[in-house]
Amino acid sequence: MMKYAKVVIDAVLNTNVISPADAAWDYLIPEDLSVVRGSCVVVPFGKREIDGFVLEVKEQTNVAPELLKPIHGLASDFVIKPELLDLLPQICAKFKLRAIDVLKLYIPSAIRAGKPKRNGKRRVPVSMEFSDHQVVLNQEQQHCVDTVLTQPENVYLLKGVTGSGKTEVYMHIIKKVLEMGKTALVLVPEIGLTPQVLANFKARFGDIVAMLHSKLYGGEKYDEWLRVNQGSARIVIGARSAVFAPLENLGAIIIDEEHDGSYQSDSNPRYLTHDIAIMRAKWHRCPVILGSATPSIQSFYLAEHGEYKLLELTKRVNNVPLPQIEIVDMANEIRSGNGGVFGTEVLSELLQTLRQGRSAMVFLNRRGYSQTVRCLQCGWHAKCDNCDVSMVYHKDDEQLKCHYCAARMPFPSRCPQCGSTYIKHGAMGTQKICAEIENLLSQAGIVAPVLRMDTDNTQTKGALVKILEKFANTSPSVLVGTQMIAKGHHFPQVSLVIIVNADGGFVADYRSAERTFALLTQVAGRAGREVGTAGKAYLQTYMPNHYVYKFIRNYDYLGFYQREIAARQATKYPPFSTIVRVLVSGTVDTKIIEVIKQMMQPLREYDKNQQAFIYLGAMKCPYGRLQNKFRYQILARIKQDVAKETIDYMDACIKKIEEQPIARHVKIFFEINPASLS
DNA sequence: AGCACGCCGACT
DNA sequence: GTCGGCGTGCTC
Repeated sequence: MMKYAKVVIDAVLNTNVISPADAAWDYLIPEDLSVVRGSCVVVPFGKREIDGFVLEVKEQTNVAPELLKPIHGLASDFVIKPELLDLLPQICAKFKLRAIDVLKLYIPSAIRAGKPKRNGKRRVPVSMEFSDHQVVLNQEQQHCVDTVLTQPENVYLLKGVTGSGKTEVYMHIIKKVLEMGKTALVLVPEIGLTPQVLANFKARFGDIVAMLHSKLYGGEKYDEWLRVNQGSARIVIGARSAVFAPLENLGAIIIDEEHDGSYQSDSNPRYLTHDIAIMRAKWHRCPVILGSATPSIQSFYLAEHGEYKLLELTKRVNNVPLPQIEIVDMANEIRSGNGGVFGTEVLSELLQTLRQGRSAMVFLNRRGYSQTVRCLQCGWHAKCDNCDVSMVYHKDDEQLKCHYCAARMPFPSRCPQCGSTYIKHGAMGTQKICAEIENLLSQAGIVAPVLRMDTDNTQTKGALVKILEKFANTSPSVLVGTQMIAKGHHFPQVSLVIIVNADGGFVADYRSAERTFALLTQVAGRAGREVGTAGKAYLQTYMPNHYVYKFIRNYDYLGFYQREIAARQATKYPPFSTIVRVLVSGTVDTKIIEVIKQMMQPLREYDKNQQAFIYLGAMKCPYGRLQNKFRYQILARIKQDVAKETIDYMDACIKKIEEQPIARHVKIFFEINPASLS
């Protein structure tokens, strides 16, 4: 009996004949080739040979026999698990993704390509000695574990202040899950930055723990993925992309720090980790646990309305008080003659802390030495040639860099426009702050290293761990850094945290208050984690009366939530609406505008009858040109009760345009509740 | 995406 | 005349 395979191919097709973006193509399966549902294959296509995935094996086809070609071979011996194939249509429908883009997430190209030859040493830490930690849970923790295990059909929001022992709850749940013969998936934001998390799990569970994230070396990635795929690793600790890990028989999915922005994919294919996790959990009938000290407004809203079940940890495990948070009015400092980086009290507290032999962390919401480079004489400022953005000065190599493409230029000694030498960099970056602190310390006669940590000096592997080790082993010392010093590190000797410019997180975005609340609460929580030491955190701001800071200072999540949700309701922002962004990019801007017009017309028509949109508009993107491509977008804010059908309609409009010749000149990206609008 | 095919302007 | 630009059709 002749067998045929329905294959989704890895080619981007723009044609007006059949709507083909998602079309599957039938191929003959040669007798001597073992091809099953989920196989990765190589097929002839036109004059090319390309990769594809087998959606189904069947005994009949509608394709004329003279057109059929045989599968050439296997692209990989790995086969996509049936569960993930079952979920494929659901995932595509939810996020308006192409099947091929999702299939490629299931078995990443690094895995499909086979094990890299040059596979050196193993950097994924091997387990230390483990077997039988007996950590006794407090009543709250035990209640959480019991609830999850007895009612595994739910999605849980586990809200617990920093230090309340969420990780211990996860571990107890996982232990039970393993005893039942099942597996567990633990997602953490930016695992590459927090080697401790993995070390803890390895210490507790040994070699059945695998780590999956994008910064692993090819060989490591392959080995870890293989261990998961064949079932010898039964716990996966991973970043966002690990939500697709090929675990079978899942018993629990945990998303730690669920509010973290990294769970939303910001480049294609765009998806939200929570939703994928919940789909997988439904399939396996296992619980999802979303953990956070500062849950996202969306998640807490869903918990409030019964969609998620709320579990709370209110007590800190070792009874260490939370650090005291002081709000410092920087405008007032300037008025009283202090033009320095730190407020007067902040500086004296820093010096005193170091004199006492304790360490401090200085948090800054920026990278690079300074934000913009500007000529004071003629107003020229350094802009990237390919992208509509300012270039950023980096002191290391005295260069101006574009953060959106590879463009580089040396820092000009004279203004390229008027020739003057009055070229100045604006806002502070980590490098400049470090120099400033070193200055202040030497003036005060204090000997303490000032360490810097940001995305610029932690690119190479191991650099980050080195900095952290040095900081942990040197008291007193100062660690200056961006976002990444906020993540889960544990430094008992730190009793002071300074947030240089708390306002840095505020951009024109309905979620900025929420992000600021979560980030600054987390940063402040780095201080005073040792028993018996009260930590202190200073939050320097030019908006001392902003409500976010009051709630942060009082550790009042609920108060913040209530204020924020009321504002969202009044202004009809999510969760009271759904925002859709359609980004159109290409090299010819007239074609883009034409496509935008063709989209907008039916949408306006649709709205006439449906009253679907709270807002509908088309505009140039804030970054109107990136990497030499023009960018325009349609933004829609859709009433919540008609969101689903309206999104489907918008998607249908896009599909229609993609069938027309003009689609050849543009790329169209569809995004639901986008993380950024740039 | 690639490649073929066919319709047009411009130039040795 | 013909060379080559690009709009269009097609790929199991």
